Amino acid sequence: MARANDEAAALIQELADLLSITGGDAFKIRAYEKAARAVAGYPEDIEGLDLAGLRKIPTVGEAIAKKILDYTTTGTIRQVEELRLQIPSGVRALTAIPTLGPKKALAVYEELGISSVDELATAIGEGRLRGLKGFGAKTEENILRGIELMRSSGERVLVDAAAVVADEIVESLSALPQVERCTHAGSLRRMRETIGDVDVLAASRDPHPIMEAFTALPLVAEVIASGDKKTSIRTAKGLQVDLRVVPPESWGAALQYFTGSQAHNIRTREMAVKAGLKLSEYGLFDAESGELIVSETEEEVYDRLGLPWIHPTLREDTGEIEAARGNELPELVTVEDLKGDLHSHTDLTDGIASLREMVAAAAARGLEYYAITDHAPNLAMQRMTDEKVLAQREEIRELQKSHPDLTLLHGTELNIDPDGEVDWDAGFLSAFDITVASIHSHFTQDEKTMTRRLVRACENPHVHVIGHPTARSIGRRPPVDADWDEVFRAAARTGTAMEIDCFPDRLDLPADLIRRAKRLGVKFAIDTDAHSVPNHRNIRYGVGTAQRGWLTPDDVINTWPLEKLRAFLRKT
DNA sequence: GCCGTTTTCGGCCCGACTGTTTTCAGTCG
Repeated sequence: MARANDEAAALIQELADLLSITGGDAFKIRAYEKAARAVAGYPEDIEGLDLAGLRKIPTVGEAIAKKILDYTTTGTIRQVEELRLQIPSGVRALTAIPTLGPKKALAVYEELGISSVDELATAIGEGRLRGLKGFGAKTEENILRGIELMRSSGERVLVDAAAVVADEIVESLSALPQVERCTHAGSLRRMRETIGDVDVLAASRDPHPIMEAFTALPLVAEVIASGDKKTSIRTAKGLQVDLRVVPPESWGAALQYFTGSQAHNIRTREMAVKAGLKLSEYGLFDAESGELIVSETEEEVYDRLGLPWIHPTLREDTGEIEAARGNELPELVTVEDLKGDLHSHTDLTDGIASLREMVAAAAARGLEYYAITDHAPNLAMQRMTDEKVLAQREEIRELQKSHPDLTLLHGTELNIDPDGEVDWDAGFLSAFDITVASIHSHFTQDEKTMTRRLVRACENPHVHVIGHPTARSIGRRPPVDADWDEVFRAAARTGTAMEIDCFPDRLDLPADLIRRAKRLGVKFAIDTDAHSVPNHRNIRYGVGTAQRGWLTPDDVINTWPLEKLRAFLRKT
């Protein structure tokens, strides 16, 4: 399912990496990096575009357009192939070691012929780096630690794991008398699906005691770096947390800066420079006089750059700056917009809470409608039967009487079998208020078969929502292989919604596919897929993912009033 | 390599921390 855009972007990024190792012009390297992002984020398929078409991609000029054309005609880029002969792939891999960048990677390769992480570890053990210029005892130690970290737990964590750590730290620090404001920033504020490290920001005039309290927190396993402006620690689970303390008057500029993304910040700082200004985490300044212009709120910073405030989930330099300039930013869907949840389970199948408890949790969320969708019989391990599901329907009708403000919908989560068929016949299915159909097995079918399977499910008049469409499990199972544009066109044509499943290890559809689907006219359902009462709290992660996919309330069927939703479910 | 409400040439985001090179390069975000 890798699009030509993604493959071309990867090659251009590799070109940038290789040039940074061989010591190419830093600005040229940045130009490649920018172009790689632009190509990956370009809505149109680059396959079949000619030179003029390719140059329409922002930051792609004559030279890079030719390289992309090289890729679309030959499958590779000649310069990349040439550089690969010069720099073994293992040398590029060395730069993945924390504290080891392109310069040090080249040094160990040229001086010692080291071209893999394993070789580097061995060489340090044998003392072969001693005497190498720029490599002291501390550097050796840091590289060894970096390698160890990379091999063990140096991976990114799921968004909920990071949120738990961030919440704990923000709560502890906020209690300090020196702290005026404190919150998390970084990729967590942008709601990325995985988090590399947690960024916490505090406002204070007296940073020293805050840094001391931070490094003394029980969750701290190691202090990586420590100053009065910035301190970094690692938790026992290997998650890095950076704390930045800024003066209170710098709060807005600092929050803007530490929220990122880096690519977004580069764009905003470029805009500042062009306007004769200088933007840093301390504020927006006049470039000439150095006079402070604004810094207290994010809104002021964006406003002075000529932009409306941009929601953190959009700040990836994937078109939000252009949209902001044209006043075309989407009014993003929020948790408060949701009127219902269309996918949940009880202990009748694999949930761990009773129907009564799950409905109470939905009522506590202030929802107006709530669908119970336990698994259907073909997922044999769940032991669902016709009798059980019909008894549940009666139970729901009874329970409805004690919930006048919450309309209960009786649904089911069907299994999309390898051919695209689902459980039960049309007559039985038509008695449900709503059905969610999902892939639970045969994940490795080839793209063509999988596409046909999903399209067929969409074409079923009794299937309303495709549940966790890619069936991925972040860090464990890859997404299924399908021609997603074809699936999305079928969903749009048939009036079948695509789910955004809120489980932190699913977040499925992922944000990039949400954006593609939206462009093709698809509607979405943001569902918890809750199997327990606490699972209801996952809603924030699904909404964050929907926001990253640029969705508005109108795109999401469970923000709609119940009557409008019912009309959609008729699939006429 | 890209780009232009001063520019087709001369800029290109900005700052913190570490380690080592006695004045700064490398790395990171």
